[in-house]
Amino acid sequence: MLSASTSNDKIFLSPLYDHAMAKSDREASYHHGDLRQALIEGALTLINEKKDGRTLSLREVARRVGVSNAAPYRHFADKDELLAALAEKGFRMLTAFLRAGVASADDPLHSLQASGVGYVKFAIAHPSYYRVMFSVFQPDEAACTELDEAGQEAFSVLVDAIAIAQAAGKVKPGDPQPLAWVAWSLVHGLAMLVIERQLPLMDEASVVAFAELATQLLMEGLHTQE
Amino acid sequence: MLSASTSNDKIFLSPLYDHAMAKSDREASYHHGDLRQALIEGALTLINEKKDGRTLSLREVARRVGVSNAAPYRHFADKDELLAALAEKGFRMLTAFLRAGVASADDPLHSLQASGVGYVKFAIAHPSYYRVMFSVFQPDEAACTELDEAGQEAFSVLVDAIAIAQAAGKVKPGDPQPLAWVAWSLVHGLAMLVIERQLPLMDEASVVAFAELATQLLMEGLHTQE
DNA sequence: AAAGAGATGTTAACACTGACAACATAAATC
DNA sequence: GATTTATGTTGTCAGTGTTAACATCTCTTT
Repeated sequence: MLSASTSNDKIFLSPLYDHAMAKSDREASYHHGDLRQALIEGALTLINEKKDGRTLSLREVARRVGVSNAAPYRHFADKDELLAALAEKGFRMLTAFLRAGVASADDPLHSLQASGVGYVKFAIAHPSYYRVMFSVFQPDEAACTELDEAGQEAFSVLVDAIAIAQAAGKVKPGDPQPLAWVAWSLVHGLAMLVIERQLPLMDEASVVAFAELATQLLMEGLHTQE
Repeated sequence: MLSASTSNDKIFLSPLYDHAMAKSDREASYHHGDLRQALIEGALTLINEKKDGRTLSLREVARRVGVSNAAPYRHFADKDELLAALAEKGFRMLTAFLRAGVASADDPLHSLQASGVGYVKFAIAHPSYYRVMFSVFQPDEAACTELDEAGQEAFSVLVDAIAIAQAAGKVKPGDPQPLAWVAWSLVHGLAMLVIERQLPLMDEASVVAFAELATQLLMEGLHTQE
């Protein structure tokens, strides 16, 4: 219709095409490169720049990636669904950190402790992921099964570590699940407090040291008489 | 100017006047009753109705209280300042819950444990308060000293309980502050997970029972050999 | 290869929000 | 009583999530 609009469109679309070209080598899902992945990555870098995950705007993500306001809605039903995709990615990474912790020690008790330290390490390495994970993750809503699975997978690492330590006679017997909840509570609370700067721990080293103290204390107990 | 607007204004303002009259018996701070307090209470009830604290809108609070969009800005610099006022109130209540827990037991060790259970009880009794408290509370920003003080006061209850238990030889010696951080991490994480429905605990009784288990485990340790 | 179908992106619009400036009015002070 | 000050209102701006209507690219079908 409008001759001006045609040329304008091409100019407007060119960065998108560039992106598509750059991505198409790996996995071009559709149409203009895989916008879905680009949106997830764009959202992540934006969340990393700003401190607050809730102040992220879909429109800004779209702008950053170089598409229009409404484009994200072809890939995500709403903003929460994009955040859920981020959270899922985060849980997979958390699982890796937990497994790395478990693998870093020889005996079952130290493995359990190291998984807790690994948990905290993940949180301080990727605070923006972490915040999104626990502000969006709602297990009761059966909507996002993939997110649910990713969360369950991470948690199961902790349960398994406890079960193994129990099998070795190093941890009190009984259903490992409640024990895992307790351990999860400890490291989750620690991670949240550190991330939100409510504990006066500045650098990674002191955070890790404190995480080791905390997990150690959970093992031994605050109580005297040992 | 407009005769219609005059009558309209009176009608619009009448609920505000009612509120002022109702409040003026106790402490009428200014002008139309104490709007500041009314806004805080309005915000709180709204936050209790919706699940999400971040989806609270200043305008809706104003509407609920019966004032105009911009009225809250006479009492709070911005939205965060209103939330900070809520958070401060929450920390004062938390302190009361902690003290109640401490006072509910006879020996220092049980007092310490009971303070932790009291912490969780507060969180599940006032989840909306709790969410606001820990999403707004930023100690490094020297802006809101009152909020800071309220948070510090609550934390000191925990530190004192530990110091007392140490003095009685019931808890490992050393600086009580790090130990308090660990205990805080545990109950904070537990509270957050319960509030965000990430633990399958439905009613208050089971939450309290689990809080007792968790605090008990922190006392005794997960370790065998006792 | 032409054509229709479906996926993907764009523009435009709506209702909502936080925040501010300009104006109006009640209360406090002199 | 007049002036100043605190408080509340209207109007406006930029920004947001979301949807509808339209355009364009890709893929399958013939």
